[in-house]
Amino acid sequence: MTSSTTQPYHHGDLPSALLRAAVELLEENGAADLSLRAVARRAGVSTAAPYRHFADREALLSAVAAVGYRDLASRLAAVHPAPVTPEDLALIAIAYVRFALDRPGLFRVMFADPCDPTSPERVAATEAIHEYVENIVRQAFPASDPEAMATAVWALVHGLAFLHLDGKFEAVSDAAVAERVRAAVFAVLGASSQVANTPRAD
Amino acid sequence: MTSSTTQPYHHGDLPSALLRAAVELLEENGAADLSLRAVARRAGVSTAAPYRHFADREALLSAVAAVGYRDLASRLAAVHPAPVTPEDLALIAIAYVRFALDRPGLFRVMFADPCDPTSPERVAATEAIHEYVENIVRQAFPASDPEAMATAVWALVHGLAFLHLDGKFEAVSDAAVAERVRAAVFAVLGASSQVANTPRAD
DNA sequence: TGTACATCAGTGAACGCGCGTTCACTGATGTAC
DNA sequence: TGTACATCAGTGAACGCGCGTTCACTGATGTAC
Repeated sequence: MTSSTTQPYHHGDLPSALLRAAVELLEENGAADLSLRAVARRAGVSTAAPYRHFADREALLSAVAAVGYRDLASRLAAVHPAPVTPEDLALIAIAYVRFALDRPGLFRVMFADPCDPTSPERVAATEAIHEYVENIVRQAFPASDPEAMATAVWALVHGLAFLHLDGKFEAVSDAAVAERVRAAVFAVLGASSQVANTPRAD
Repeated sequence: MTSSTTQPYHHGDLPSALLRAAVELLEENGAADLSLRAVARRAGVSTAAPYRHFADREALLSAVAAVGYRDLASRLAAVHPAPVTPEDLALIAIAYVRFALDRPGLFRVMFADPCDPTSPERVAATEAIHEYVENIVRQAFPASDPEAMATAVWALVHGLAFLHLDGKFEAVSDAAVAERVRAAVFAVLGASSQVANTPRAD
């Protein structure tokens, strides 16, 4: 979007340009096999340039994953600020699965890559997700063990995302996916929620 | 196990030897990046030999995945022939997660590989798992929508497997993993089961 | 029972490829005086 | 305001590697007669 068509020698903001290029490539491929050379090519820069800003391929990938975690978090937060009912939870679950299906390569880098899950960036992001889920669970299921419930809810949603991603279900239309996710959430959480929210009903 | 130490020109059963070699390599690496050449090397055979039995790399990988599906199924079936209670389900869930953690490379080939999820072998195996879960669900939660409940249960367990596999939880000891899985299963299924099994209580 | 021959299951060398990473380099930038 | 110079952010060529796959080949097997 610069006025000159020729690139200046100094890029200006190569690190973020590389991240953008990486995310784009992941979205096009769908797979998680991202090469540093392809990213550099996409960013219109020489093969060696990324090494000015990232120690190695894994460092770039970790940074890409971090971008993904942030995107996912903001996408979930945008769905509902303070989810309580099973319907609220279902909408968030659908958004999570949608994210995985819309950006499969990125999602795989975030979760399915064997690359260094101990990186501080990743650990922090993971804990953020867990806390986010735990907060929701505390609101929605006050009677439950929040730790166990949060684990279960995250696992449920994460499993739905991966099973869809790997084509383990027939439906492909967005609506069908959403409906399946909603039904699954209600199947296991509908009852729990009623138990928790109406303890003295009946 | 033959009496002669020198290999005969004809291997005898190269296809299954290749599969065995592939599974071994996956178990050692933990990652899903399996090369045909490494498999051939491991099987003590020339680089080109596998092409006598498998069309290409993907065909070998699909066969490996099929082996994994069979192993997983038999391992689950061994836990409990007719699971009904949440405790039964928890034991099966633990076995599923255990399988993923014990054989991460194989598990990733089975589920996280972008390689051809439409292969008949894979589709059949997937449907077998789904039916297996659905049958369990029908026994354990007679009052539920079996389709939705089966999806939810599989997703829950699958999500637990992947989150553990990718190091998203702190605990590493077998006992801690088992306890977490059990707690998660009870958190969401304990209530449902009671609701389903004691419809006219109270 | 013996032999000719088609078929099968391997070998080993080679192809072209894309990769991660390093290296000496060069153009651009900004700061001290 | 002008200049010398250190530092930064790129270039482009090269390294060595392992990969999937193909090819002409050869040794072993089994069948027809």
